[in-house]
Amino acid sequence: MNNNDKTKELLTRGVDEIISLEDLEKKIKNGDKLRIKLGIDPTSPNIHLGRSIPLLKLRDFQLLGHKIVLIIGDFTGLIGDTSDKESERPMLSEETVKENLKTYIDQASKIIDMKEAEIHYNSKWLGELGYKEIGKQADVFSINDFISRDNIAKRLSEGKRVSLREVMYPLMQGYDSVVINADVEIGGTDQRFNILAGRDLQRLYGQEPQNIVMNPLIEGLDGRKMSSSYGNTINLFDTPNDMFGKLMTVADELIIKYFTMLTRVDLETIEGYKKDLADGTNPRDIKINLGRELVRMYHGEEEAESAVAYFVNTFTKKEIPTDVPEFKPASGDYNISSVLIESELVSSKGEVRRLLEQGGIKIDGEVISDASHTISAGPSGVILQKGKIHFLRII
RNA sequence: GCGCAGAUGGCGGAGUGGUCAAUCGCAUCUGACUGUAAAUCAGACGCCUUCGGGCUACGUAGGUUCAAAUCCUACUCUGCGCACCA
Repeated sequence: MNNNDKTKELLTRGVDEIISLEDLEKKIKNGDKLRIKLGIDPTSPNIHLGRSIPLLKLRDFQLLGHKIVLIIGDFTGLIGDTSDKESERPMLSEETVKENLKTYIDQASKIIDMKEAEIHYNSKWLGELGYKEIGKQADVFSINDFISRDNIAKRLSEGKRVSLREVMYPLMQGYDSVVINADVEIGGTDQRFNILAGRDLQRLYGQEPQNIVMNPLIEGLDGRKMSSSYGNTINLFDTPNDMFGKLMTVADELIIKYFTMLTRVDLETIEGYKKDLADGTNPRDIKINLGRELVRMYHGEEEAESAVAYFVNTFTKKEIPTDVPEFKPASGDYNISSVLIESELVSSKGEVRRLLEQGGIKIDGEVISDASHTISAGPSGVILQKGKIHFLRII
């Protein structure tokens, strides 16, 4: 690929909108080394595939020689951004944020080269601002702007609470851009308002406003936008089998979108897949490629192959997996209900009863429906199965 | 601060003295089917149970009643309105 093509892909792949495209193109063409900002709030311990989209874009920039500036929102995380939320987001405790922080860098470093990146914690500067300065910044914005945002307007009209603290969020995110002197900020379309605020603040402080590269949001497992609060995410640190399995349940219509935005498989190959799908290739086969590629990206080649094998064996061939965690009841009680509860496979006796009635419990492949059944684990143990995916070797 | 309305299960939201462990939707779990851990369909879905029932729950604390999610009182929280100078 020549430089022109690279730039073109940089500015279109997994990109929803760029403000301002013209200016950014000019700077790239000039060969400017740009400072590319991405803010991540440690609001959940996991980075999910939706959040990998901006990270991948960041890497695209990095590979072209630009400087990545990662802002860890240890301060903004406390306040809580509501721009992608339908309800008020609670303020997190410092402990939670710290907890989440630990794994963040690890996860992000799966995608970008951390050694080449700048990392900042915004508590460093946000914690020191006083009312005077905040007042000056706040004067740039109006409440009118804020409450005309869709989700805020919606909450207001529904009589839900909107706290004043939420209004502060865009100021903080915007000020980050000022402090690190960002040329470009990356973020999802849900971040539009916040990132635009950065431009206004940069002007206030006499800087040239940053350009904005917005990525589309991606659908999660249930077809709604991927978000931790919906519990429909695929996480970077999901186990290979989990990640692969989740990807296999993704709606067929999303295959190409996932390939385009979540991987860097070259666009020609993806075009090929698109054609295959149109020509009637079983979507499953393309999806297996998708799963393999994503597991490879985050867990490596070997894990990817074994995840494929696991899935085919367990779900297509309905075999019992070879690698099953072992469990030996410490109480010595091998009654079926007791084992299920002690192993935490099931959380209450009522649920055990239900599962037994509905045929959801199997031992070595045989449905067990008797609550008084005692498991007799031979020398090699027996396989206790709950539903389709939970296996335990009882020894 | 004053007035009005509200607070129900993981979420949304019915219920307004006994038949309410609480309609329904979402989420979840199981089964059937399937290329799939999807979709669809069916069932389940507080905890314990010797399957008779017992226990804990409808913002918090008291009270009335044979009996309260439902009535009363206080408190906490949320929304809406008022907060003028007479």
